[in-house]
Formats: sequence, C-alpha cells, structure tokens
Amino acid sequence: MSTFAPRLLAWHRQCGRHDLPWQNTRDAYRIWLSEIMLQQTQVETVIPYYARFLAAFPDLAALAAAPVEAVMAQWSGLGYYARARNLHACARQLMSAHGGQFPATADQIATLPGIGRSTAAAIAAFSQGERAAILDGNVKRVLCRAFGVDGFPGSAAVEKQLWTLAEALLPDTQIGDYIQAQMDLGATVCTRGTPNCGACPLAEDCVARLTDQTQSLPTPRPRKRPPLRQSRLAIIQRGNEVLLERRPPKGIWGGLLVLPEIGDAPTADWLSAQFSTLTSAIATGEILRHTFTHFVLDITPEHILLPTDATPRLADTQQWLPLSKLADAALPAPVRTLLSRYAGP
DNA sequence: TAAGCGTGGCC
DNA sequence: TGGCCAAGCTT
Repeated sequence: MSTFAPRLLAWHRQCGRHDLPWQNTRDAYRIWLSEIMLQQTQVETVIPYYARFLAAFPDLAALAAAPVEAVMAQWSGLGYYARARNLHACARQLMSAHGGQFPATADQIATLPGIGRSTAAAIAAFSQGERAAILDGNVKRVLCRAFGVDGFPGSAAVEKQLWTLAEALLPDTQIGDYIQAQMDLGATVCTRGTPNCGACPLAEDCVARLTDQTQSLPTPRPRKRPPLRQSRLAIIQRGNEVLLERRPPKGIWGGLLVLPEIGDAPTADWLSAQFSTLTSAIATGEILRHTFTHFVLDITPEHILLPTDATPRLADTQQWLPLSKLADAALPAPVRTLLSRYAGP
C-alpha cells in the first residue's frame, strides 16, 4: 500500500485532532509529559491531569527540583505510578547529565527511565521532526486491520512484524503530522468496537474490511481470569487526622500513601498490638471492589476512632495526615474514595 | 519471556 | 453486569 502515508496525511488535515493541549508545540518537556501520561490512558482522562501537572511543574527544572512525594501527589488517581517515579528520575537525570535538554536522537532518548522505543520516537518526531516510527495501541490496531496481521499484537513475534511494517510505511517528511494521523485514525475512526470504515481513507484496500474481519482483528489478548484477593483496611481517625502509610517504591501503589492493612486477626487484637490502646472499630458493612489489570481486590474498610489524646507509637512508614491535606496527598483512587466516604468533612 | 503495573469508559 | 482494554515500560 504505497499510498498509505499520503492518504493518512490528507485525511489528517481534514479530520485529525489539532487542538489537544499538548499539540502545537515543539517543547520536548510538554511533549514528553503528555506521552508518559497517555501511556495506557485515554485522552479525556489525561487532559485535567496534564493541566494541573504543568501548573505545578511548569518546566524540566521545576520538576527536577521538586520532591518525589509532590510528583506522586500530582499523579494521584492516574494509575501506573511507576510512570511518575520514572518521570521524576528522568527529569533529574536530564538536569544533572544532559544540561537540562533531551538527547538529540530517539535512540538516545529511549535509554532514559520510563521511555521506551515508541515514546522516544514520539518525542523525537514531535519536538525535532526525526523520522522514527511509533507503535502504540492505535497504530497496532490500524496496521493489524489494514494489512490483515493475525495474532495478538502484544506478543513478541507479532510486535516485531508490526515494527517492521511501521518503519517501512514512514514517509520522508511531515513525520509529526503522520504519527499524529495514525493515532487520530485509531482513536476516532478505526476504533476497537465498531470502526467507522465509511470515513476511513484506507478502506478501499483494508484487508480486515475486505475479508469481513474488522470484529476479529486485532486478535484479542489471551486472558486468564484475574484472581480475587481480600484486604481489610483501617480508617484510623484521631480528631481531624487519619493514619496513612507510605508504600515501598516498587509494587502495587508504589510510593503512595495508603490505609494500614489489618491482617486476619480480630480487629481488637490488631489494634492493641499496634497501638496498645483500648478503642473500638466501627464495621462499615461495606465491601469496595477494585479491579486491577491482573487481580480483583475486595476491600473491607473498618472505621476506627482513637481518642484525640492518643499517642500511639508509629512505624517509620506511618504518618498522621490532617484531613485538610487529603486533597494534595498521593493517594490511590480507592483510598481516596474510602476517605471521602468515611473521614470526609 | 511473560508477568506486573491503575483507573475509568464502554457495551 | 463484567469483560475488555486505552498514546507501554520495566524486570
């Protein structure tokens, strides 16, 4: 399909998205931030986070100078928190070892923390016009359908095939517009559920359309049923403060503040072991189900009110947080939900 | 290499 | 309702 790129470019001029908050700039910082936020995350979700993050950290130097806890707080609710930690680490690396600039080529950019081959290509293409291919979910879907590529596009073999295809289709000029065109087509026309083939510039020789495979391509991910886990979380309130603990950097909710977990022991035993103080828990009678990519968590919250003069010994990871500071705290989504429900104003 | 890593929208 | 997955990277 030798006219692939020209057709996409012509379509993009007429029908593409041209006014997203991270477009119409060559500022690598803004482009980088948008690309990281958009990993596995939809445009509408990102838009408010992007504006707030830029207001808090307007440039690379500001981000590098900030404490990582402040960065995690800005990311609170967006998910995949390793992205925020890597973003911060990358900013510091760029300031300390690269003179506050991104390296010149996509290959070099891809060595930085949190930046893989596709994100590096997008940064280099949008900020410098480098001729480099991207391969995100949109591009994979468009290529699998247009060329009839069979097999789950996340598998190594199919992904290698798609990278080769993506490189071969690159035009010589207008790279930024071209990769934006691919993503726009995937996001607005060649969509997952019901593609709008009538509006597609590739329709006349799209293999999936011609062979009636738009519903079966791309091949879905082979999935196991995610396991169900249980967790009892303590909402321990002392006056206008709540007890939170910082998760280790790696693993689920890495670096975030979460509610302490109660094990299988009776709550009273756990409380006396933790705080050697006599108090009582209020069973909330609620179970909050939270679905992750790879497991389902049923959370049983227990609301515990400590006397205002209680001064239990805390673990190094634990801290009292005033309720007035919850809005700016680095909380995962279900913890924020529980706190607003039970410890809210 | 394949599993781990969040959240919200869609149907 | 629950299964599926979105501008992927790391280990």
